[in-house]
Amino acid sequence: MSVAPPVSDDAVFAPVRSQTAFEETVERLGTAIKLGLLAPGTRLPAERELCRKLGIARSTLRQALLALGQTGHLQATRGRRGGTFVADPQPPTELPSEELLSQWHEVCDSRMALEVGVALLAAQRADAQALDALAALVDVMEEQLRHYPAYRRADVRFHVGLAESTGSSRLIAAMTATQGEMTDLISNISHPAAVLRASNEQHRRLVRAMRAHDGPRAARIMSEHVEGTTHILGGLLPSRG
Amino acid sequence: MSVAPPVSDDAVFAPVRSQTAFEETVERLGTAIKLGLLAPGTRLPAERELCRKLGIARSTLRQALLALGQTGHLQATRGRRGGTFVADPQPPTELPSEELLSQWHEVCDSRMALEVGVALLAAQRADAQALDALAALVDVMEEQLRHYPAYRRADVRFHVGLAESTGSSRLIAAMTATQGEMTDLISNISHPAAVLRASNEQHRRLVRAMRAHDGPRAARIMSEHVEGTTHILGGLLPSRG
DNA sequence: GGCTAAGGACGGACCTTCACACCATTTCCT
DNA sequence: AGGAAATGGTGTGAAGGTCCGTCCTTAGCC
Repeated sequence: MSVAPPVSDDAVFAPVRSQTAFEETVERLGTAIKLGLLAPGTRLPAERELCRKLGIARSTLRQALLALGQTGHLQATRGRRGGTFVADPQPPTELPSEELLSQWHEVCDSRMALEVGVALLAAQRADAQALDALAALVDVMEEQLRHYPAYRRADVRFHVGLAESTGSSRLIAAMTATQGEMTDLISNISHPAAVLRASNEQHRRLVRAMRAHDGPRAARIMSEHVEGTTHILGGLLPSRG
Repeated sequence: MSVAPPVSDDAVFAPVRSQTAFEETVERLGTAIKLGLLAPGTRLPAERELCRKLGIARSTLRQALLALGQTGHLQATRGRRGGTFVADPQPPTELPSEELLSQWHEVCDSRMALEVGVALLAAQRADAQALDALAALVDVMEEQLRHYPAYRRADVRFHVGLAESTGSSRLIAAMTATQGEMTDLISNISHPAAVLRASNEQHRRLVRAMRAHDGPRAARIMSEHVEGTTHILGGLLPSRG
């Protein structure tokens, strides 16, 4: 009748990690900047407005802005036409943390789950305009095979664009966070043009499947796409087995 | 060359939601209890041990335990063989919050993404033992078509079991949280045996696909399975369009 | 009776967050 | 020239959450 609970209680009783508003704000803005969602030179909303949007006190927001300023990601100017701007150029990317490195396999698994599901939903829902924008990004990547930073920016926008075309803000947020983790993991390894070309070919096939509203095919292409990245990482990072 | 940022900044500048350790603990334990992962009568670890596992202070943990005690989900006894136990019987399920109801569409989208990806990974990785356990749960559900609470407990264990067979603790945690939200949404609507039978038939087909290690087929079956639930919800909850 | 393991209760230290007021700088407008 | 306006920069105190340590109470076991 009833079933014994083989669920590892480790899942239920795992440590609770409560992030402070300060930490969460640094991570949000920092990720958006590192992903290029906030391009260098972009002006952030005024502090008094931004803290209202984020739902935090101005002093808390300023702690976050100060931290991002000290790491060289933001730069502030005073006065009537002043403001807080995304630094140009950005500071060099730091190496991934030990903690993230040790979790790279889980990061790739989470990404697999998210991207495949998003591809499926996006194939069902994307309209012509969204598809054209995605196709344009594929073309941009095609032109930037030998300029990884530019390629990667378009790549991020492609994947976040997929999430946007699902219309779910949760999925957009999850995709942004995942891409941020991936960027931390892969930004300091080599990216031969041949690898990027093969990867972008999958982007192109994905858009074709989406134009046909063929969700299962889109999901399959995406799973192969993510698997490719995972294998590359598996070959270059310290493996766990 | 560069691409204009059509990304809705609403995603970047959305409100920061900082959960306190107390709130997160109540949600973790409460969800595990409501899902049946912690069965009625189960004894929790002693407070001094549990707060160490959860990485929080004992006083914070006690706040959470007190809250769950006042809602009737937990019951504590003192003395040598005392402890904190999952209440038996459990209090009646409360109605879903307005906030959750307004987000039901996003919840289903997130679930779709998660479950499809998990099904794909699980099909690649599940060993014979895990598959047998999943098949046994399908049989349990088959027997409980007319006893929804028991059916639902097995259902939850089935889906969490899928996540467990991926070996990713992140996916397990995400699945647990998602199933918790789904339970809140669906526990107060009717569940005809015919609907449950059709749903469980998909479970069975899913296990078959997994035995063949056919990830794409498993993903497809799961997407149809989740879509079924979504459509049922769409018919019974206030629609948004 | 004493030991032990458990929940229950209290108080102070520390940190985060908040709200509010005010200062300093720059630009625009009259 | 001078003031208004918009911006970042600074400080203060209150409030609340969290942690840590200590002690009390209860109940079962030897």
